[in-house]
Amino acid sequence: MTPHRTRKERENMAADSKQKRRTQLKMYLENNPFLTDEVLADKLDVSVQTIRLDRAVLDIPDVRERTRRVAEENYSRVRSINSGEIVGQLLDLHLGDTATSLLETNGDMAFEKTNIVRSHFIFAQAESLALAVIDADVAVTGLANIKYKKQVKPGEKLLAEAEVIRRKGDDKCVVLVESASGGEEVFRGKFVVFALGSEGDG
Amino acid sequence: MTPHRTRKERENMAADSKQKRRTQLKMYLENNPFLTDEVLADKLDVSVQTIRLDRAVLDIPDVRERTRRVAEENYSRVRSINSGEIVGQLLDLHLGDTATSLLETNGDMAFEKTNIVRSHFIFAQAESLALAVIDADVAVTGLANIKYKKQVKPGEKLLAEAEVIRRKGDDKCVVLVESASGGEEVFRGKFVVFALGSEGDG
DNA sequence: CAGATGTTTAATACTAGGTATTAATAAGAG
DNA sequence: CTCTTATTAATACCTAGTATTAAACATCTG
Repeated sequence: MTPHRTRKERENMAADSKQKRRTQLKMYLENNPFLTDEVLADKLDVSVQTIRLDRAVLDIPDVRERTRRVAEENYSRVRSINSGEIVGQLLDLHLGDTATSLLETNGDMAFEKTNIVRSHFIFAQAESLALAVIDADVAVTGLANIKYKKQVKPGEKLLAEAEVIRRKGDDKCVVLVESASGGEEVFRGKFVVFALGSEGDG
Repeated sequence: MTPHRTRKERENMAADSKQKRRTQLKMYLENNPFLTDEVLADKLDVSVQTIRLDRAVLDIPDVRERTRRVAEENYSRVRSINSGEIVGQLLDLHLGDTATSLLETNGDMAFEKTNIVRSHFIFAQAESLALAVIDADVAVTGLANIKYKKQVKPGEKLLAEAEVIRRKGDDKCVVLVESASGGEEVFRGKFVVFALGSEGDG
């Protein structure tokens, strides 16, 4: 906290302090990429120049660049999985019958270790499509029975095809969804989907 | 394109040009919030000062503030479903046996129309937990059999509990996951999970 | 102890992408 | 011709930096 130190104190610290500080710096920025050099300098109790030097060595861009990256990376992504109701791009839709969507996978969707696309993205595409094909204002999934048949690598384009295979009464459907990459089936799922009226029941 | 105009041309334009330009300005920024004043000035064929004046009137912040907002709004959101390997917060983990995680739902996870949390978030939490509980470096889902029992509204906190209920050989497990909100079960799923060795098979 | 080296800090000039203010200019309306 | 509105220009200032040079401090070695 205090920036005033005796010579003894400085001597003891100086040796490993640099590496420790840089490790800490990286940790701080991983948790919060929006910290400015000034704030970091304060947290790590060194001058702003030292922080800049550390960043240069560690090849960490400045706060505006970091912010820009976070913003740009997430801008399209969030729109697809989070904000958009459909995961992937809807290519074809015959309400109450069939629908098709395309999802372009990328490295952000994969596990870091294995570079295999995380299966809930594949699931999300299929489920979204199953809900979209239903001819109802609002629909929710009740049951699903799914199988991942083949691993997907980032960059593969997943073509999902949904088909309503059974109707049970007015509000209940069974939708089959098959996703393929390069002609090969990677996923198959059966979704029991409920169309919702004005009542909030599912 | 050309910045040179006759007096006649300017006369004709002057009247409504301002409102049209401001409408256009808003459109440009809705499609791409990362445009600087200079770029906008170029696109709209006016000076940078005019753009700044327009922004001031329309109460539109500068590019850095816009970028910062996009970044901050999406940061936590994306981290939960996209970047983190676990969806939700891991509360408890006994490798190969049981695990627990908590997911705080919010409006961004819900359908706009119905304000019901989109089920693939619930699925993602459960699947992530099923993979986390496996005592292996890498695991992938093969099959899943799931049921959504109750709709979830934004703000509800989902407590997911995973339990390894069967082991088949060295690399195959069945994991049961139950998610509850306020003590009431909202989801139940059985996942067949494969532990992966150095081979990329699943 | 001096000198070499490594680490940290300071100082300075420069940048992008602005804000805020004042003033000049253009063009139509009365 | 004057008043008003719209636009542009000019100027001083801001944040959060980059890039560079120099100085101060720390630590080790001979």
